[in-house]
Amino acid sequence: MDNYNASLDTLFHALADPTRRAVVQRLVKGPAPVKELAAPYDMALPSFMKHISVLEEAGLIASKKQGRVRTCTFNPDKLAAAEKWFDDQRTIWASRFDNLDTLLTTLQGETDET
Amino acid sequence: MDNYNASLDTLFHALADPTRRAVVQRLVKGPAPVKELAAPYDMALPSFMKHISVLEEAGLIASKKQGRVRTCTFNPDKLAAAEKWFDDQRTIWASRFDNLDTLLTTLQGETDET
DNA sequence: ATTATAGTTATCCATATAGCTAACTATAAT
DNA sequence: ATTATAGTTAGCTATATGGATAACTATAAT
Repeated sequence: MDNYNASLDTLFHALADPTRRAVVQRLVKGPAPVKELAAPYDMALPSFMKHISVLEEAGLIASKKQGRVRTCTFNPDKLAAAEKWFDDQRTIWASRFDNLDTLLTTLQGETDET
Repeated sequence: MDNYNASLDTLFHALADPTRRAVVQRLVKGPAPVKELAAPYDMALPSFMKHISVLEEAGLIASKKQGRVRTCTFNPDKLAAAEKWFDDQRTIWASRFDNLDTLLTTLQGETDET
């Protein structure tokens, strides 16, 4: 449970950056070496590598070095964990009206709007 | 497009904190005043209010002050935006094998594993 | 044997984040 | 009229983050 929450922390944090989301978006199409992943960005390699590390620590990608090139691959498992969180919220949100009191309160609130 | 990305930045950033996720989780069940939302947390009110602001700026919740109490409500639209991003990635991931070259490359990679 | 390539390590910097306290405002409640 | 409640505003602090450069290692390539 704690681990579940902690991993959502690092997972969402990893996704809260446009470079990192773009890297995921690229890797979803297939593996690629760091050099190729870095190419589109106007950023020093060590800076870029930090993004790779963040993604890897979040479990969104894996990487493996062969010779002098490190190849990165997408890992779908963690994305599923994030999606589950959204599903859970949507489910609860959708079940709001199961309770009549809630319904009345909500309608009250909504008719109060301008 | 840029706005779309920027809003994903703030959206995921907002969700990358356990307190904020818990607040969303609470509001999904129905509206609540700040005081009530803050109660479970061992945190000064101004600190807690920052979380509320982050959530509101991300568009995940809305709030309205009546008298001296500010009531917060969940806003489902943004969660949908985040889910769309996940759906998009999953779709591309699932279509990996449409291309035979990709398939062969991938199988090659997979048999290389220990 | 040299040189170029692909990362890595170490250090540094500016800004953002998450928390705090103290003092304040405005609205109930007594 | 007082007092308590619910937020708000205004600083302050420690740590994390996203970026940079410089110097290094290890592996191709020539």
